[in-house]
Amino acid sequence: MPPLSGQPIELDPKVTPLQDRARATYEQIIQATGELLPEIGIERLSTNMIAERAGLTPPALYRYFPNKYAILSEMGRRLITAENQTIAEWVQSEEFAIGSNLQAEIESFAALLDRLRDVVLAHPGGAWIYRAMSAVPVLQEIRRRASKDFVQVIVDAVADDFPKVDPDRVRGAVLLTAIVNHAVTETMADDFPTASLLRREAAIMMSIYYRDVVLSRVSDDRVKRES
Amino acid sequence: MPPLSGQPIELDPKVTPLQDRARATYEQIIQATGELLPEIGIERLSTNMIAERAGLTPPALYRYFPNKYAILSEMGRRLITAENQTIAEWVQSEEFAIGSNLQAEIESFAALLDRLRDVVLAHPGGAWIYRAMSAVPVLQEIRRRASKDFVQVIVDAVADDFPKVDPDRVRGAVLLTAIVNHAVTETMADDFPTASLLRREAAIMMSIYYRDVVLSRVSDDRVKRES
DNA sequence: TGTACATCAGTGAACGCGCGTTCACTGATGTAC
DNA sequence: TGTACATCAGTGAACGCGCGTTCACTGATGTAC
Repeated sequence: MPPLSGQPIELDPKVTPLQDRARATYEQIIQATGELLPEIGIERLSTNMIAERAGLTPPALYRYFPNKYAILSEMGRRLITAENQTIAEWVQSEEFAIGSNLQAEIESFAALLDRLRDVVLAHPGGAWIYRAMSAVPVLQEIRRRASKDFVQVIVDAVADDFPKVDPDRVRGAVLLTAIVNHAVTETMADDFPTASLLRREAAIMMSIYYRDVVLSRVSDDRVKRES
Repeated sequence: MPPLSGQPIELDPKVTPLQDRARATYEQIIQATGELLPEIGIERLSTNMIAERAGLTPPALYRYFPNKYAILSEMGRRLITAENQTIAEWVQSEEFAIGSNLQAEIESFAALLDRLRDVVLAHPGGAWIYRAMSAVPVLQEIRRRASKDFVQVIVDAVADDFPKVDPDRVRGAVLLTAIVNHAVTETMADDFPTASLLRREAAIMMSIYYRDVVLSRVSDDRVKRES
């Protein structure tokens, strides 16, 4: 048992695998964890189970990871990195041209959502990694730190493109769209029947919203009303 | 141990408390679970711990609940019911008057978000109940079932008010706003610094989006473009 | 190309611990007369 | 209002089990000459 209400839980891998066989083992552990998450949840997940599913004995797992949180950390870091990269590429691309053709913008947002869903599905465990991270206090920290820095990068990028927009609105807008993107992607990743409907509406919502933000329409309204 | 990869997990309470003392105990169990969730997560949560925190011995807990999932079920049902009622009241009230004054609409959405956040905070465990439910496969079912019926009710209500809007759009819009409302409420419930910023932007986003839906603006655009 | 050796990778067996759960019980509350 | 009894509520003690984790080990891989 790790310290119960006790001290810090190590979240980093122990040994980095050097040989091919070891690298394969490392990935099998992650793969096995990804398979077990949707089946039983983080909650019943145990290192013994993971080892068994991965075709290993428990001590082999302990060679690389100090505990199951470290495995989930690694999976979380990979997924977050991949998602952030997808979003960063999208923002930098010509696709992100707010203020041009509304239909094109909607398509662009829809494409982003598709790519994000693909990224999630490409990782063992998919959306369950996020669920695990958000339900375990120790792991929440990881996500919070990663997303904080990234939000700032996007805020700066958008503020750069639209210097006249109130910085608070930019910040709020980026935070909000991060949340919406994430929630919609998660739903799309395991609710296939409604995925395309949702994708379309979400793309519309974000497009017309961003149009409002960059044109400062609502802000103007408020200023007018308040003066 | 409950059946491991084995058979059904009972989710209903066992005995309903009859005397005052028993009702108090029942609530203490829920209160204790609510306190422990943010501290250690579902994951490390155990019936022994809950009993201890509630000032009981484990067998007392087993008198009312067959396992910890049943406790979380009960907490989840309560929270979902309260949230749905809040939303239902809001939809039925005069506040939900799409198409009138945009500023008033924004205020209305913001007020809804505030009320939802208050509902979450008023329940022991708050947003952690949702996190627990979404991370444990057995509990996901509860939420899915409850939200499915409720979404249908709202879809019907909106479709009634705006009979000319494409039913698919209405359905998509309601699903999407349910997701957004939920995600934003959850963030507001434990990220106080950005809560007001987020609330405002989310209210703006949903207002201008609903305006688009009921006026079928984007749909019209598409029809025009395609013809 | 072949052998000797060093390092890396994984195993078998074992441990102590907290968890879930049950049972026969004691004590508290309510009710009938 | 008081006592006797039935039912409800909670306890103490105990159990078997899987979990997390460690250790000394065997086997696999790579490297030097």
